[in-house]
Amino acid sequence: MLQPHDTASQDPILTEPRLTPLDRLAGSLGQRVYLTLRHAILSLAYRPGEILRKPEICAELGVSRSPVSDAVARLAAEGLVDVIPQAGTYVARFSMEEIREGAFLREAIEVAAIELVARTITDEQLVILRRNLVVQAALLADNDFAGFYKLDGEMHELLLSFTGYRKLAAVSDTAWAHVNRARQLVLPVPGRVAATLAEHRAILSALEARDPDAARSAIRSHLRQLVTYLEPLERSHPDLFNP
Amino acid sequence: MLQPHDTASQDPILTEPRLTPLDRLAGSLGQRVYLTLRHAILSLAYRPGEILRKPEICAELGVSRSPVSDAVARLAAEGLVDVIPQAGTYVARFSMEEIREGAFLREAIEVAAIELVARTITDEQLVILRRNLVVQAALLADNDFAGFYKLDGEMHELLLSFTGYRKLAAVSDTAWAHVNRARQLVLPVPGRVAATLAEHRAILSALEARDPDAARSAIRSHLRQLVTYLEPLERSHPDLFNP
DNA sequence: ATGCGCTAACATGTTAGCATGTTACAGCCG
DNA sequence: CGGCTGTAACATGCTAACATGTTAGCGCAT
Repeated sequence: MLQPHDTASQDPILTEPRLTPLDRLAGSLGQRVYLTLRHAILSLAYRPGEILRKPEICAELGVSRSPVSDAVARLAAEGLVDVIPQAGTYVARFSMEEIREGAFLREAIEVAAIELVARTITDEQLVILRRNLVVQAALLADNDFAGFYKLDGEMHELLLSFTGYRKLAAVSDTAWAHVNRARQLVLPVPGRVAATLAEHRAILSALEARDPDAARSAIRSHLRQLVTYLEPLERSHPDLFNP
Repeated sequence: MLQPHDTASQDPILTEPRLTPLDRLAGSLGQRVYLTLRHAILSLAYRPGEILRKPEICAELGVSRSPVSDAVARLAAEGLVDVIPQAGTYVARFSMEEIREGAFLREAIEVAAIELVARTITDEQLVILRRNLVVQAALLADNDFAGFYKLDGEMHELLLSFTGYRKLAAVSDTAWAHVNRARQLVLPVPGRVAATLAEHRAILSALEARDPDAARSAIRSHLRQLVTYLEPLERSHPDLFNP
């Protein structure tokens, strides 16, 4: 099956393979296409407002339109794309209303979760959290902001998993997706990142004290920080927002 | 296009048209099939654990498999059906864990919402709520439990809409779906329904007083009532629950 | 009689092609 | 020169047929 002159891979200048890593993922084709597209949208490789050409995606991934349509339908249910029947599919633009709603929903879930966790957390779970925070501090010392945000997300995921409920993290992530997508437009401010670490330490302290009220206050003030940093985006990047 | 002897509609004995009302709904075929199937599952017309035969559904609705597959994929994302690749699709059985998780999620959302609403509710919104409660009382007086539950759901929907966030109700409904599906197995206890109305009145009173703490307590105790009534179901209907 | 293996039916995942409606551009008229 | 209209390209929704893996039942050997 040698193809000495593959037509598609011969023009590295014109075609932009974008960010569509080959599918070495698990699950059905539809699932893999969904994960690939979702990552591309959340990482802003596909820009808000941009049109999604299904035939183009089909050719780029080497699959037919059904799994792509399936994936797009799921993304539409999450609000990450807008499908206009018989017209086109577009990457959802940002909307301050959706960002605020996602933040509200995540706060509601995490506040309820941490009130529960503060009463039930075990010593082993506290050890896991402390370990996570140590790594956070190390990454911050190295100015590795990408790594820090990754550990940040893992910490929230850990807190939600400690409730024993398995789907909480998925709902929270879906809500937070819009916020996180917009966050990438904000350059990391070192002082702010350090403050974030301090807020994480406050959350841990409240959990160590098994104090639900303190934990609620800590995580609430932590979550409300970010949205204020996103407000100016609507003015600085008006083309990426809904009219 | 007359068909004097339609083959499919001629055997009212053997075939069970189940609850698949003809699609006089809006939207694309996939959307309408989704709504039809969702209603059938939530109303227990399709019993938990039962197999869903896509070809059967296609024949019954007169559509092809794509819109049905689309609808089933969405139901799977909601956890209402379990798709086993290349094997079969089954209506999700009840699971106490999912019921408790759904109740937890709804409580988290509604508590956060009502704390906000208690501070921002307008007089017009209070009028709408009072009107809803008057109808609830009338339906209770007539022992119209189905109507009462409908108004109950509308009241919660109203409260969430008063936050100004548009998708809260949808998330809450998705979480609550499992609980509501199981609730239909519990016969309505007149005394319990009257107590529910009293709880609704307590919620309204807290909102009239614009007291967030009282509103939170009221809606919390209200939501926690139902789950306790569902606990015995796992013993009385073991065949409808996950192993 | 029972346990194992094979085979045939079946259900889903995927693919290619058709139908329908929208959008954009080019040409024409005022 | 500007606005309108008609046509052509295009994107999605849907349908029908193919490929792949599973399940269940039957038959055979032990």
